[in-house]
Amino acid sequence: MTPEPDAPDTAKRPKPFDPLALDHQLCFALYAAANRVIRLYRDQLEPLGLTYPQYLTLLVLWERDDLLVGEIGEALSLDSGTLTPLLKRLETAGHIVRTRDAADERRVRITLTKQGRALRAKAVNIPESIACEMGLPLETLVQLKQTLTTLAANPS
Amino acid sequence: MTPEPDAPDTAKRPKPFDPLALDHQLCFALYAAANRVIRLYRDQLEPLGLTYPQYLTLLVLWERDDLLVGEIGEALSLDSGTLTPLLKRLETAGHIVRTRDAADERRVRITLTKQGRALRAKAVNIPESIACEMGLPLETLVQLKQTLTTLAANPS
DNA sequence: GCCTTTTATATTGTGCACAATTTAATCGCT
DNA sequence: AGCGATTAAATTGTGCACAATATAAAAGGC
Repeated sequence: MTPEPDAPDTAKRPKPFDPLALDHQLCFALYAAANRVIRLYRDQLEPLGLTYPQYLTLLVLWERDDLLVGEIGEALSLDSGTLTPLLKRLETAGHIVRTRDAADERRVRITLTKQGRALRAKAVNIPESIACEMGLPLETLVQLKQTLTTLAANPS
Repeated sequence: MTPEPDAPDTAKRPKPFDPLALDHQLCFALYAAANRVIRLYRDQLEPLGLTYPQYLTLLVLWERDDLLVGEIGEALSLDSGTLTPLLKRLETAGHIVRTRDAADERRVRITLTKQGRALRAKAVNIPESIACEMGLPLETLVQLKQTLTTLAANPS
């Protein structure tokens, strides 16, 4: 099946490397993998009434409550254009409260409600469940996370 | 710095593993890395007047022209709800043409215009440029792509 | 104390991503 | 041929993601 070394010009040759071939794009692999993982989460989060970015926001607040909008934004690399409406939806759902800081009226403090804190118990087994669905050995996943974290952390 | 084995209960202990800590989430590393890489592309694609998903769509068409909407959707794991408006914008920009298939009026064939084909030359050096900006050794990037492709390809 | 600059959040507008539904054409079965 | 089932794309509606801008409050210079 390999072409003869001295085949004539009309014979099949190995294709020249195509830098724009979809299969060669790390960016597409990353994009497709991210979309797929978010889809996996959707199924787990739908019973909790949460979207994936809302879940990430709650992860931040479950670790440290009473944060400014900007602090959440820094943790997730999101700006107020994304976070403001998202936080309003989490407030409408009863998971958080948004309060203007009395000492600095520009700031908005985000605090969990009792309901928001209680939601954590329903989410605690999601990561392991997703890791299973990914169908890759744990060792591979750990190394993958390490590489991705480096990639995400480089100067934006 | 490690706590005494027989330290009293009030002494500092190593924190119990928190499965919901943001720093432990592969999903967040993936989400943040994907967002960052798309931001890197935005700077490169802006002069071409393309968004990142539009660029991916053109990658597919530069490899094989004259595809159905559904075939592009399968290549990119996107549905018509995403692709129909995106393709209409590419058509408005003059890069593609959308034509109802005469033999099967349900189908819409997507073909590149001359302008759409010409755009390829302006995009051909983007992947290498992005790879540099990522700031990771090529070896790492190759392996990362391999792992992500496996992750994205598992049954959805 | 004013006035410019900076900071924190909100708003507006565009473009995905996707679920759910709709429309219309083709297929399959009798 | 007739008709229910399937298929392909479009439409509708929600929720990000982000650029650009707006609003308003605080900080800093003079």
